[in-house]
Amino acid sequence: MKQMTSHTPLLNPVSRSRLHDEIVGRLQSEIICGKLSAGSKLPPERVLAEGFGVNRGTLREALKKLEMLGLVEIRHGDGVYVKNHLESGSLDLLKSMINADDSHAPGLFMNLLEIRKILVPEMAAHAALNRSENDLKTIESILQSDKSILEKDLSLHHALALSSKNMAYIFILNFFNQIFRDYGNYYFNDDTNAKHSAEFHCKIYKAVKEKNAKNAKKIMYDILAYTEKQFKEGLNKKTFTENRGGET
Amino acid sequence: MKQMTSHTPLLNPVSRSRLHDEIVGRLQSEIICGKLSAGSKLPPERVLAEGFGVNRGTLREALKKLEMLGLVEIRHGDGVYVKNHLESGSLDLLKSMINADDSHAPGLFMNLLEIRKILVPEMAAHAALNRSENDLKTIESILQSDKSILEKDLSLHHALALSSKNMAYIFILNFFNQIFRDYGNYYFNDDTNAKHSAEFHCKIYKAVKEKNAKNAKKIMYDILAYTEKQFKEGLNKKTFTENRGGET
DNA sequence: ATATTATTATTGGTCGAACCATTGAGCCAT
DNA sequence: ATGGCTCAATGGTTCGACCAATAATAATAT
Repeated sequence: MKQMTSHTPLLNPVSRSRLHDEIVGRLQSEIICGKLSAGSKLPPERVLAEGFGVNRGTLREALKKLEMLGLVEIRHGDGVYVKNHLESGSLDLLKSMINADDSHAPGLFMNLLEIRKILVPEMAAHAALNRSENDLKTIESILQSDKSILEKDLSLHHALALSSKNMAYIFILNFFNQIFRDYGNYYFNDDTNAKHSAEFHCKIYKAVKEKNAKNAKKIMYDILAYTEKQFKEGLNKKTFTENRGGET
Repeated sequence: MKQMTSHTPLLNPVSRSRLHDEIVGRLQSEIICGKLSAGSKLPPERVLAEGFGVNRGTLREALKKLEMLGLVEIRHGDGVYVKNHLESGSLDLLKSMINADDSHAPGLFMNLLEIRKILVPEMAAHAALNRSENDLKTIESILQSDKSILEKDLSLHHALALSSKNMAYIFILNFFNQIFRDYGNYYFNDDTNAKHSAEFHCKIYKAVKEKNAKNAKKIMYDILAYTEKQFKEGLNKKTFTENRGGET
């Protein structure tokens, strides 16, 4: 295995979209904005493919992804139907929406922070209670590693999720981390924020070590509330999507 | 839109899987159980396709889904790599695991209930605060409809998510509902449970109507705690997967 | 007339064989 | 070592065909 991108991802990921992902993006937009109304039937695959100027196989891969996002329902022998994304959209759709729609991204992002503030402190409490000795060692090695503060933070959260012994926490936290890996540098570039988080890392480690669930929960809540506040203020100063990825 | 399956002879859903979904299931199992270790490289698509005895296009659709579940990473010109599902698995993977692995399903299900108990009461509080007059009317019409108690319950939760005005709640709740639509009948077949939920519906409606966030939160928590308790007891008596779907 | 059963057209699912685009490894000249 | 070249391996896309399920229609039996 390669080390790959040990510190700094640096420059923009430069979305070199695969063709079918391009299709997904377009249909997704039209479904969410309502141009393709819920319940309506899409044209046959063959027609759609011709319309987009792509092969049917490619078009099918796009439809498959839309189906997984909960945006369409594919019925063999019948057709493809648009679903109400508010009723059947998956969590991954939220990520797509944040990355696709710049105007709504800040609001959606704050929505996420709010939920994280509810869920993750509770996860920390469970982690403190259920952690094994091995879990503790893992956390220790993460904090002593030479990874960037962002990567440390993401790894720490992951380790806490593992410690909670609740698979649902693990998978939901994976989702959070996917988002914050994109936007975290914006936060950690501020030295004050980085300092706060470094202190947080020490304190939460101590609480988990002592199996003090109540403290772990409060410590986690405090840092998340602080983070939320910082993002809230920051989003007023700059446009949102400028802050993805880069550092320096 | 059709009514579809209103009464239903209710035999086993008989998974008439599409072929590529069959492939997904097999590879998913091998990745999660560890036969395909994280970081390892899968055989080329052409070889895999031959191995499974399917066309390459079909195999590709399966890989695409595995990629979306966070189980593999596909690199153009390089190959397909197995990822650590604990680090990158999506929430949808949890659903797949519950439906696929009977032995672990009960534990995973209880994991979900635990998180729901944290999140949904808070959602109810936000719903009470942020609901519009239209939201209230929607809830009213749901409760006065002639749908089954299960469908009422799912719709009510969805309406509360909409009322919260937080997209993250909406999409996470969609996930919960997908799961509970499969297992809910087991719960509502018990008259005592159904009665409890009917009372809950009235009480939560009243709290939301009065914009009483604190009450809404408590009412929601109580019913979820009760539900969790019932499932916990029920799972000891019967095997888990027997209880999907049926309604008699 | 009504209900049931065949038939057919439509549409998604699968197949096979090509060719294009990207990556990584090896080689070579600098 | 470094940079650039070739080349094989591999994922991405295309074309064209056929299979399988569904819904609408026609034919038949009652």
